Amino acid sequence: MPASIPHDTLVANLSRHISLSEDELALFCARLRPHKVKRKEFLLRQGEIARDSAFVVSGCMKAYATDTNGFEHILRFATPGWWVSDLSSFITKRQSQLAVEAVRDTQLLLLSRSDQLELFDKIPKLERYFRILMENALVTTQMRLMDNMTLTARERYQRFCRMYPELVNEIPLKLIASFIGVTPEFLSRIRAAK
Amino acid sequence: MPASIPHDTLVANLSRHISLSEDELALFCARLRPHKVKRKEFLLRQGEIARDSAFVVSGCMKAYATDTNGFEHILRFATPGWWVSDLSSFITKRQSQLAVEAVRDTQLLLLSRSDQLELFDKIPKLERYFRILMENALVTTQMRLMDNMTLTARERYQRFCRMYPELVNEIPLKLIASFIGVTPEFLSRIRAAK
DNA sequence: CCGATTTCTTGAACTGGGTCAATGGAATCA
DNA sequence: TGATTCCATTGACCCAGTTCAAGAAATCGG
Repeated sequence: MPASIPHDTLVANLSRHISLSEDELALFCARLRPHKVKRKEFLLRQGEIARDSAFVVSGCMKAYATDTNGFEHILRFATPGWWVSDLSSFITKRQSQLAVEAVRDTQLLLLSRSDQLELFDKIPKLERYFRILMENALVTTQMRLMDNMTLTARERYQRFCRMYPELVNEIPLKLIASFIGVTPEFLSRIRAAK
Repeated sequence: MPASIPHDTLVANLSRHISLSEDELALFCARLRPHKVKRKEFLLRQGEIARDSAFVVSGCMKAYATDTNGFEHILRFATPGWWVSDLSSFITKRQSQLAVEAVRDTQLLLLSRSDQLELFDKIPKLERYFRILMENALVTTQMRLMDNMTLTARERYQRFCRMYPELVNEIPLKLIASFIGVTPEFLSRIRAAK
């Protein structure tokens, strides 16, 4: 039984944190559903219920909220090796505040919450994997929050360039602006003043 | 062997998410070290290593960073029932960016990272408890980040009043200002314009 | 390869919130 | 109880970042 390519990416990621037996791995992979989205297609729309969490195999997704004036605010980008969803909706099954949309053609592996919880009972080490992921995501999000409170727009842009070098020249500037929390016009000026 | 009062607070919190046997509970409680801090005393200073995570039994702590101009930015308040530390330092054992300080006299239960990890091996359900805590903390922090990006200072103040009604009239305004990300002067004007 | 859409830039006027400074009020502690 | 420190308010001015508008450049779907 040959392992499929997309799963390998995830298995590599897993094994950086835990080690599973062949059986456990098979059990886990059996619950993952490969899924492709084209640029501008949605994995989740604002107001829907987030059934799945998605592991990005290739491509890039964005998770964002739309404010009362219709402006998008990007909570995060998900590049290969990251999981993405509206965590709040995924956990509580309430309507999502976020939309999750492909920035470019993207390959995903989907895992439903119910499958995830079942797997936690069968494979405690898998719960460890996600516990570690949550810890790391929390650290990242806390740092981002502090950055937003302490840094200027220019400094946030510079930090973005260091954190996501693979995205800087690959995605529209307006997305970067929406991530660091400024208008596209102002980001344009920041770059001009370089 | 009578259970001590502070531990009961934590046990009540635990049992909202998982159920442990007598033995497991005893094993867990044995690793918790009661600790008291007076107002303005530190649990952790910027630059130290966060040995412990702390459960707040009573009182109130603040976790904050000091920027290059010497201004404090409060990442979060921890009121009874919440855990607090510099998570990044607690996990990685690197120097903390945050300080954790008592806003008022506070009773804590301390748990070291090494004890925590040992307990995860002995009591898988405890790892579940912390996995759930991390999930919830991540949801909260993500919402806060979005609020900072989408709301005005006045709206953030109103939201603070709804989220922390028990703190609004109990802590200095400048702490609230530092949490919602404005100067004390501007918060004063927001309230005046009511 | 072309038309349509989306993206990027620049200018000018504007505003939410910051800075600095001064004053009076409230805790805290000897 | 008085001294000391910390806290809240207010005024006058300032600035980082926004808004609106309008072209130019790049990209994309067919």
